[in-house]
Parts: sequence; C-alpha cells; structure tokens
Amino acid sequence: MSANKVRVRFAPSPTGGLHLGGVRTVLFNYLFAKQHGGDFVLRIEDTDQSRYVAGAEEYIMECLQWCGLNPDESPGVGGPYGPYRQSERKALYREYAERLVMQGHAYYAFDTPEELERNRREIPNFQYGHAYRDTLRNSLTLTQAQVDQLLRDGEPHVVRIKMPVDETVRFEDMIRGHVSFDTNQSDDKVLLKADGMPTYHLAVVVDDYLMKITHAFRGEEWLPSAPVHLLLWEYLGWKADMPQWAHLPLILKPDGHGKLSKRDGARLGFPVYAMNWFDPNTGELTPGFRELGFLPEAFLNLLAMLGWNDGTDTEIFALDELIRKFSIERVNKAGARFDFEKAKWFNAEWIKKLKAESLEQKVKEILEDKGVLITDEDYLLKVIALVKERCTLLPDFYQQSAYFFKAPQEYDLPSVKPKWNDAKAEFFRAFITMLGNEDELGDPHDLETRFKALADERGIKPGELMLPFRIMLVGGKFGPHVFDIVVLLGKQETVCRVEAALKIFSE
RNA sequence: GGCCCGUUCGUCUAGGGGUUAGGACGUAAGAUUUUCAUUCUUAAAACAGGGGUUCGAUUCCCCUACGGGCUACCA
Repeated sequence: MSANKVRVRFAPSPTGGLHLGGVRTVLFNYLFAKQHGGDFVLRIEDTDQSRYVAGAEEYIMECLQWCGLNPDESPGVGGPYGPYRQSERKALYREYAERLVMQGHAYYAFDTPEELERNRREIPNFQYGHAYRDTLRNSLTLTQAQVDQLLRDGEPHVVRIKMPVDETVRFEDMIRGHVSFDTNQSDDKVLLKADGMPTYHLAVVVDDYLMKITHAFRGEEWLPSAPVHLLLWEYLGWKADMPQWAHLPLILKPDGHGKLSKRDGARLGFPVYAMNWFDPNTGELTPGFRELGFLPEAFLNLLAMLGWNDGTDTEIFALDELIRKFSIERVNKAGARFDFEKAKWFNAEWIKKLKAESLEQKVKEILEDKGVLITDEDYLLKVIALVKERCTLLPDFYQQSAYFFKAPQEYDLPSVKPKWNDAKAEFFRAFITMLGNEDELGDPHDLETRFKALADERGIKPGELMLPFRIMLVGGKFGPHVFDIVVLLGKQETVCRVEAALKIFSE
C-alpha cells in the first residue's frame, strides 16, 4: 500500500451550478490529498446526456479556480489516466459489464421501461431483484439461444448486477466506522444503460480502479449504494485495490428539514452555489457566494467548519492551515444545518484579517463597477486599511469608502439642522481658514487637539461640532474616526467639502 | 412501507463514566469609540425520552421517539 500514492477524486455531473455540499466535498478531498502529498483528480460524470447542461463543466472549473482548489488531473489539464470525461470512456465500461455477465455476476435485461413501470404500479414494493428477476425478461430466464438472437437483433437492453441472496456486505467507513448491509435489500441495479452508457455504479468503480484512486470521499446520500460498489470491486477481482471510503455528512436546510437545495437559497435569501450560475436552458440565474461578495478564503473556511473542527476553539483557518490540521476522523457524522449569519461572520473576519494589498484588486473592481474613479492606488490602499473592519461583504466597501473618492451629494440634514446655528457656521469658517494657513495637516490626534482648542476658544462644546463635521465630509453618520478621514482626504479636499456643506447647512 | 445513517444551547460544535457541560454565530445588557462598525465585559441558552450496566451516566448497551438519506436505464 505504501507504493500507492494517495489519489482522490471529485466527480461532478455537469448538470448545473456547484452546490455548497459539492465544494465541501472537493475541499475535503483536496485537503486529504495535499496533506499526504497526493493527487487531486477531477473527472466529469456526463453519462446522463439528458441532464447535461452546456457550460456546466467550465463553470465547475472556474469555481475550483476561484477557491484555489485546482485539480492535478482533469479534462482541462490532462493526466496519465485520461480521458477524464465518462462520455469519452464509453467503450471501456461495456467490456467490464460483459465480463460480469460472463462470470454470472450480472445479466442482460430486456424489459422495456413500460413493462417495469407497470410492475411497479401493480406489484406493491416491486423491486428488480432476487424476488422477481426470475419472472422477468432477462438472460436469467431466457435460453442462451433466445438471448443471442435478441442481442443480434439489436433489442434494447441493459446490464444489471445480480445481487447475491442472504449475504451481508460489511465495510469500514473512515467517518462512520463499521457499516453493514443485507444484500437482499438492494435491487439489481442497472450497470449499463440501453444507450451503452454506464450508470454511476459501474462508472465509479471502473474509473476509480483505472485511475488508481486510493480514497473516496462522497456525500452520505451514497451510503445506501455502497454495497453495490463493494460487490463490484469484489466481482471484478479488484478488492485489494479498493479505495478507503468516507461518507460525508449532508448540509441541511437552515429551517425546516432536508438537504439544502438551490430553492432554499431563493426562498431564504442567500446563495447556495459557489458562483452565479446562469442556466442556458431556463434563462434562470442562481446567485453565488462569489458575486455576493464572499472571499474564497472565507468561503472555504466556513465550509470546512461545517462538519469538521480541529478539536480546539480555533475557527479561522487558511487553506494551508487546513491542509496541515485536517483529519478525516474528526469529521462529524451528523448533517449540519447551514447558517448564513455565521457564514457572513467568517467573511467579516477574513476581511479584517487580510492585508489591504490582498483586498485591493477585488475592492477596486467593486468601486469601479459603481463608477468610482481610482487614480491613486496608494490612496486606495490606505482607504481599505481604514474601513475594512466595518465591512462584512465585499460590496460594503462601496458604501464605506465611496466618499473618499467623491464628495457627498446628499447630507443627512435631519441630524444637523435642528442644532445648527451661526456660531457653528462661524466656527467651521474659522477652522478652514486655520487649515489654509497651515502647511501640514499633522497627524489625526494633533488635528483633533487643534480642532478642540478652537472650539473652546469660541465657547462651543467640541462634541456639538463632531457630528456636523462628519456629515460635511461623509454625508452621513458612519465611517471611521473623523480626523482619520480628514488626514486621508487632505487639506484641500477637506476645505472644499466644508465650504460646500456650509452653504447647504445654512440654507 | 423497507433498509441505512444520525441525535449536546435557536444554529455550528468541544467534551466524555464523577466537569460550575467549554467555545463560536445569533440575541440581550453594559463599557470604549462625541457617528457607525470594531474591540471588550456580562447574561439568557443544550446532553430527545425510557430502560439497563455501574457506587455514579450526558458519556457504554438496548428500546422508543424524532431527524435525515436511499429505495430510477439521476448522479
């Protein structure tokens, strides 16, 4: 086993956006692989043509790139075990399906969908399994000659696994420990569909084997079909190479019950997909975390904490820390409800934690998007550093810093007017005159001292002047310390804004 | 219905045979900031129920309840 390098895979189906649970599965796979110096393989499960959506594969790649979870092998980058799209591996699967038939572990079934539909309707609890397979149209009931004839005639058929009777399949799950199933419970799953495409059951086993996957992490919804996969590994004679399994807990709706779905996002007002997903078939746009203003660092962090912790009180982890600290054994068994409030908290923490330089590009995009002109990068950096602790989502930077680039158009007059008087107006005129006579603004603290001294001189309480001053500069009751703003704005701009506001305040 | 998995504050969770059951989000109150936010302090808030095992169970076992998943020629 030591010769086997750790190899994990994520196998999305290109049918739409990338869900929170999907990204978390990718993340755990990735963390485990990188922790062991292994490979992260991305293969595309596009075996269901009817559900394939154009652009979905590219979308998935872009999500992974945004998160920084780039695969070592994928349809895009290639690798030694390609192709990585199941539709391009089609011929491969038939060979193994037929081998299983030869060995008596699978059989051809010629039943039409209509026949099956009728059975399900008429027979209570109908399952295509050991109880009924001897009464249906398949290579178990037909003679060899009949089967050969049907095959020659090109009669549509599927290949089904022949589940053993009265056996117990046991395996060790890295998260759940000992798990066991009664083979009688599972029906004879279709392995190869009438169109020649494999189902997930066949494809996952064949691909994992051929691609030398050592550890398979997937959502808990796969647990019930694990015995089928186990049996396939055994029947194909690959048991020694079977990956270790880990079934991840599900991410649940914040309210009510059930798996978190895209609909819940729309209903409760938060994203469920990593990035905006535009469905070309329906024209529907499903919002994503990226566009809402989440940092990939925060997104990954919150996902990791949904079902995992390192055993300490630490909650903020960067990707490299996660790689170091992650352990599959510490993943929880129970499903976790998604809490958008906590998700936002993670983002606010990451905005505070990251340096202005790291935020710059994203903030710049947001501001420019809103029509803010940025000419001085150094100035932008200072603004970001000053306001970032009051931003939760990236777009908050607009409301928190737009006034640094453009004088306020509107003022919160109700907060000023009632207490406004000529003495105050006189004070501000004197203040800007004072500034005009100085060469340097000095530091914020210094400036504040002079501001207060001037107020005292004129017998006005400095506290009465702070709010009007802020509103002159910012337009409203928000923002950092007033004198920090003044120093950043500069003497000239401050004087301009005070003059402009004075006119309006005194009207 | 059948099978499988699960169950600690409202939520995410730590813990584990003897603890004042710890932290975080959110909520409330207060301090700081003459704005807003940050920060800090404090508060309310949990072991699903019943049986065992045990000197002692939230912790181990069983049952029940509840929740979730699966039960397709979808993944």
